[in-house]
Amino acid sequence: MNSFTEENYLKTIFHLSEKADGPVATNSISEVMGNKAASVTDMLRKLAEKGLINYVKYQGVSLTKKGRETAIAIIRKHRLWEVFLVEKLGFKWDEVHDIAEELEHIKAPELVDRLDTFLGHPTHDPHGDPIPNSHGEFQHNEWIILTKMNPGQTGILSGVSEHSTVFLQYLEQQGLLLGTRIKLEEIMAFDGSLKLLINQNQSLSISREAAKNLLMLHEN
Amino acid sequence: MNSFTEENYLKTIFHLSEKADGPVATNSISEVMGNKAASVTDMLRKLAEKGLINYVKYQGVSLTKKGRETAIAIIRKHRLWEVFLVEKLGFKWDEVHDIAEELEHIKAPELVDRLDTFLGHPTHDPHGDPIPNSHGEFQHNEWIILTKMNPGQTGILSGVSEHSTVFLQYLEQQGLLLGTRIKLEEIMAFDGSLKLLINQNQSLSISREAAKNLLMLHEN
DNA sequence: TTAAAAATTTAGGTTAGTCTAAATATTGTT
DNA sequence: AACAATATTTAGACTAACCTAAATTTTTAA
Ligand SMILES: [Mn+2]
Ligand SMILES: [Mn+2]
Ligand SMILES: [Mn+2]
Ligand SMILES: [Mn+2]
Repeated sequence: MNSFTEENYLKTIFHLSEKADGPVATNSISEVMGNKAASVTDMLRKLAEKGLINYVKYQGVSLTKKGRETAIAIIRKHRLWEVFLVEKLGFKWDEVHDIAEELEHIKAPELVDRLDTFLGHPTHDPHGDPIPNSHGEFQHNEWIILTKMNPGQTGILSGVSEHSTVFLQYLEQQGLLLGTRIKLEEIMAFDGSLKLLINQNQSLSISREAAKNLLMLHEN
Repeated sequence: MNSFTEENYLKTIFHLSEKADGPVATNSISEVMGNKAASVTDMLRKLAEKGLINYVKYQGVSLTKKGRETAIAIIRKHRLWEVFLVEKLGFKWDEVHDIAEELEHIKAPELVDRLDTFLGHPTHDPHGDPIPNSHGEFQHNEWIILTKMNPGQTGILSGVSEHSTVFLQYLEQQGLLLGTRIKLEEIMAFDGSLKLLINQNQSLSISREAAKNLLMLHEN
């Protein structure tokens, strides 16, 4: 059995592996986890010992099959609990991440699949992230970052890459919920800010900074 | 914030305080928790330091107001999660205790009350134990142990004082679910075993050992 | 191609929670 | 009241997960 701490390391390594390919650096783990690099090195040795990562000194790490499976199982739990908290308990989407950080470590093996059934086998969490099925398979999204769209194009807001409470609350305030139809009207030359048309009737201007975290699906 | 370990000590001290009155002995905590007495002593010093227990060396411990409140909050969570697991996820009553042992330590303050609302403010858990309300108040049961009833009397099975899977499965097999109407017909002189009439039509004999764990409410 | 900068690991320490063995206090029994 | 039995605490050690400071390796860039 893995400790909470080990599970958190695996999750972090998984997420970092998704972004850049090639091995994950000690320092990047250190930065995400808020631990010192020396502490990370200690843990990497332990995870390698347990067969969860491939680790070559000074060369960074990657997850083994077993490590990846473990990480995905945790992410599955995290996202299912987030759905539960929003759909069943009525939490807002900006309130659930930290609670799910705790719940994702509950070990009981039967629990996950029963929760999945209870929730009706959801495919995405409240932030638009895909929920892996019980075999660990992700349904991968064809997301385009809003800033990569061309003026004149329309898409559906389908995910966010920044999960902080302050950002999610900002989106809600602007009426930018998942499922919103957004037309990119213009990108301002001066500061890169974006002029949007929301649901065909409301216009809104947002910063490039905010737009970088909005993940869109083309309509079709 | 208290650690998982501290919370488990508080819960154990609470339960032991309920049984016998007067201070709780180091050895009894040691026995329940499966730790050595020396380890218990270390923890008692720490809990006293934090103002959660009254501790006089060699004289045993009792919970302070703060300690009792903390313990009750954990028990509330434990029992609410047990209800959730049985009512919503379809677990059997003998499967939920260990899972609730994990879930009871989830810290998120809003979660408990939302769960309580979602479940419809249940007053008892799947084993018949009362669930304290959000002010920490228990609705105390007027339970009588089955072995204390007189032959000829009838009551409703309303709780169990032994929560092990093997015992709960045995009860289920015998058709002894919570809510069952039981008439005590006769106590055998030879071995103290009890002859019962269940739901007015089915007769059943159970050992004194088993009967000691069955908590009854008189009909009225 | 080499020296400086950056990344990573090693060495040595700390704290929480556990242990065993030994010391001490309390309780029970003649 | 005194001694034996029992309960409890103290002393000293261990592991997991962290830390700082120093050493080492890799990378960058003159
Ligand atoms: Mn999350
Ligand atoms: Mn999410
Ligand atoms: Mn229980
Ligand atoms: Mn229970």
